[in-house]
Amino acid sequence: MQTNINEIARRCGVSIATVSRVFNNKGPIKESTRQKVLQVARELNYHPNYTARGLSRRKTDTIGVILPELNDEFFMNIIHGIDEVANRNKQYLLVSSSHSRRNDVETMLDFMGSGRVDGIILLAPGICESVIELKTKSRYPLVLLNCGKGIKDIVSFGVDNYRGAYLMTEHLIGHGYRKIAIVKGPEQNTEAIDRFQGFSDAMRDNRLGLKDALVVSGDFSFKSGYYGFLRLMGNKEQPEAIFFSNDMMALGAYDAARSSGINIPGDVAITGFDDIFSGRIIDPRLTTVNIPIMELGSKAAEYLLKMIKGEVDPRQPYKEVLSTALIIGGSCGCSNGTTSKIIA
Amino acid sequence: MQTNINEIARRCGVSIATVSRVFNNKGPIKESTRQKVLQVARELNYHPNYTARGLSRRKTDTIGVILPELNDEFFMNIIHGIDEVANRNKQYLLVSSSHSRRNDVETMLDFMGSGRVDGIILLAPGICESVIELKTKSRYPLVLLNCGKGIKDIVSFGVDNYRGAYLMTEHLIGHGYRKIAIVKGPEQNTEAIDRFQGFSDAMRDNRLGLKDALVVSGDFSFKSGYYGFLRLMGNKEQPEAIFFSNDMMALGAYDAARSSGINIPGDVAITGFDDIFSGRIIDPRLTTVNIPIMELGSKAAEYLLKMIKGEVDPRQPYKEVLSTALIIGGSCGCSNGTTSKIIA
DNA sequence: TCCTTTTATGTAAGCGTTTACATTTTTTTC
DNA sequence: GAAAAAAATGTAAACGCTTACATAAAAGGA
Repeated sequence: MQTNINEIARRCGVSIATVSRVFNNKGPIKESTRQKVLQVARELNYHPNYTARGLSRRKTDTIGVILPELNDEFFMNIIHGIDEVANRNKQYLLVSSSHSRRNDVETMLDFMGSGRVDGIILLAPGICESVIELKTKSRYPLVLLNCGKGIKDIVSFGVDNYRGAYLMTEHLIGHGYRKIAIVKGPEQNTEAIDRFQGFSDAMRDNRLGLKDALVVSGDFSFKSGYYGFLRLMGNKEQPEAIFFSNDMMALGAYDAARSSGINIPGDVAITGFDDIFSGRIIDPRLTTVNIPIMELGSKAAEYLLKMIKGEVDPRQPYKEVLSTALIIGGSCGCSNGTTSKIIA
Repeated sequence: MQTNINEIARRCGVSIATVSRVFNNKGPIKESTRQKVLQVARELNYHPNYTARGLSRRKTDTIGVILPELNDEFFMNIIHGIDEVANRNKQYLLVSSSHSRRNDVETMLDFMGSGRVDGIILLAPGICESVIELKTKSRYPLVLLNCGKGIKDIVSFGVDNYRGAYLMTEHLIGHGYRKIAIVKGPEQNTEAIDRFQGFSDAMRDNRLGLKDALVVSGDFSFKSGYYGFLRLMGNKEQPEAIFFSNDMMALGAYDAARSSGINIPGDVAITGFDDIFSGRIIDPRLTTVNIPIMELGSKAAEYLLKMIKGEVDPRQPYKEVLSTALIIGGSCGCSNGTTSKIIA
C-alpha cells in the first residue's frame, strides 16, 4: 500500500489535518511542524493522492480534450497549445481521440459524467449541432473548437475559415485566373463548409460563377487531393487554378502533378489551407492560409480555465474567431520560392 | 451537485450497493431491479463518479504518458499508438509533455506519487539512467520508450536504431560512396547515440574510417540540418553522401541544397531516419529508415496494461526492440522517385 | 496574574464509490 | 410444506483526502 496521510501523521505525532495543511499551505502551521512533516514525507516518498484529493475537493485539476483523430499535425498543434496552458496552470490533460468504434458524442457524454475532468475542450467539426443539445445535460464547462460560423449559444473558439478562403480566392483572381476550381472537404465538416462558402462568395462577388465541373468533392486526405487533381485536369476545360480546401489535399495534387508531368504553377496554380509543415518545404512552397492552431488551443484552454475557476460564467455564450493569414508561396504563380522560408 | 449513487438508490427504493452492482455488472441482480435503476439513472443523467470509484478500487483506468515534447509527428504517432490500445481497453490517457520549466524527472515523480494513473509510459531519450534510479522509488508499472541499447533492469521498448543506421550506411557504401559524412543528433539522446554507433560501426567494418571533418553535430532540428549541410558542403573535401540522423535535419539539407544550387542526389546523396511524412512527399523522395512508431506506442501500452493487470510481473525487466526498415527513395542515388509512393 | 487574542493543532464528518459480510427473499428438493 | 440452497439485497466499513468546527497552546494586555 502506498503511504498515506495517516502514516505520515502517525510518524510525526500530529493529526492528519495538520499534514494536510502542510501540503496545502493552508492555515497557520508552526515552522518546526512543517519541516518535520516535509522531512518524513520525503523519507517515505509520500505524495498526496490526487484521486482522494479530487474527491474531497470536487476538483480534478484535469481538463479533457476530445479530438476526432489523433494522427495529424493539425491536432498535434492543438494539443500542444492546450498543453502549454495546462502545464502553466498545473492542470493535467486527459486526451481522447474518438475512434470509429465510438462516436464523438458518446465519448463526450462519458467524459462529462465521469467526474474525471473539470472541463472539456471539444474539437468535432462534424457534430456541432448535436453537441449543443448535449451541452444542456451537463454542468461541465465546455469549449468548442472550430465549429463553424453559425454556432451560437455556447463557448467556442475558431479560426476565420471563411475570410481566409475569401482572401485566397481573391488572391487567385488577382493573378488573372478566371477558371478557378475547388476541391472541397468533407460534407459535414463545418470548417470545410465555411471555406467553401468563402470561396464561392469571393467568386460570386467577382462575377465568376461556380461551374459544376470545377467543383469536386474531397475528404481532406492526401489521396482525395491526388484524385481530385487528376479529375479536374482531365476535364475538357482545364482549370487555371485549383483551390484545395486543405494542405494535405494540395500535397496530393503535387504528387499527381509530378507523376503526370504537370507543372505547378506553370500549368495550373495550386493553393491549400492550414499551412502545415510539409507545405512549407515542398517546392514550390505551397501558397496557403495559415491558421493559428496552437493559439487556438491555448486560447481555448485559457478560457476554459477561467470558466472552471468561475471567473467567467460558464453558461454565458462566448465566441472568438482568430484571424487567418495568407501565406504566399510559389504554387499560386507568385515568385516566392521555398528558400529560407523556414530558416529565417 | 451532480446526482450521485445515493440519489439513485433513494429514488429506486434500493440500497446503494444494489445500484453499484448494476453499474458494475457484479453479483446477481433481479432483472426488474436492473431496469429500474438504469431507467432512473438515464432520467437523471447519472454516471458513476470515476474519481470516487478510483479511490475505492485503487484503480484509475488511466495511463500516463510523458513525452519530452509534444510538437512533432514522431510523438504524435506514439500517442496515436498508445491511444488506440488505451481506447480499446477503456483506459484513459493522461498526457504530459515536459516543458522547460520542469524537468522530466520531476514531472515523472509527480505523476508517480499522484495516484492519478495506474502506470506510466515514459519517453525520455535523454535521461534514461536517472529514470532507472527513480524507478525503485515507485510501485507504479513503468514502461520506457527508446532508451538506447544499453538499458537493462527495466521494462523498455525501442526500435533498432543501431541496425537501421548500420544498414543504411552499408546501403550508401553499396552505392560506391566512400566519403560519407554524418550529421549527428543531440549528445545525450540515446537514439542519436545508437544511430551514430551503427553508422560508425558500419564504416569501420567496411574499412572506412571516420574523418573528423565529416562528422558534425546536430540537434534533430530542421535548422541544424540546414547548417550542417552547408558546413559539410563547404569543406575542401566534400562528402559524396551525408547520413542525417533524422529526417527533419535531412529536410533542412534539402532546403539548403535548393538555395545553394546543389543537386540531390547528383552532387551529394542524402539519407534520413524516421520516415516522417514530409520526407515522403519531397522530391526526390527521402531515403530513410522507417521506424514503427505507432507500433512502438501500442506495444508499450499493451505491455503496460498487462503489468497493471498483473498478467506479468511489473518488476521483471523486459526489453523489446522493434525492427527498422530501409526505405529507399531517390535521395541516396537510387532511381526511385516519389510518385505514387503514398497513393499505393 | 488573569483575561483576551492569536496561533497551532485536533476531531470528525464528509466526498461518491466498492465490497466483504450479513440478511432477507425466492427457489429447489425431498 | 419444511429444510436447504440459491438469488437478491442491505449494512457498513473502507479508500485517502479536505475542512468546518472545536480545542489547546502561546502571546499580549491590563
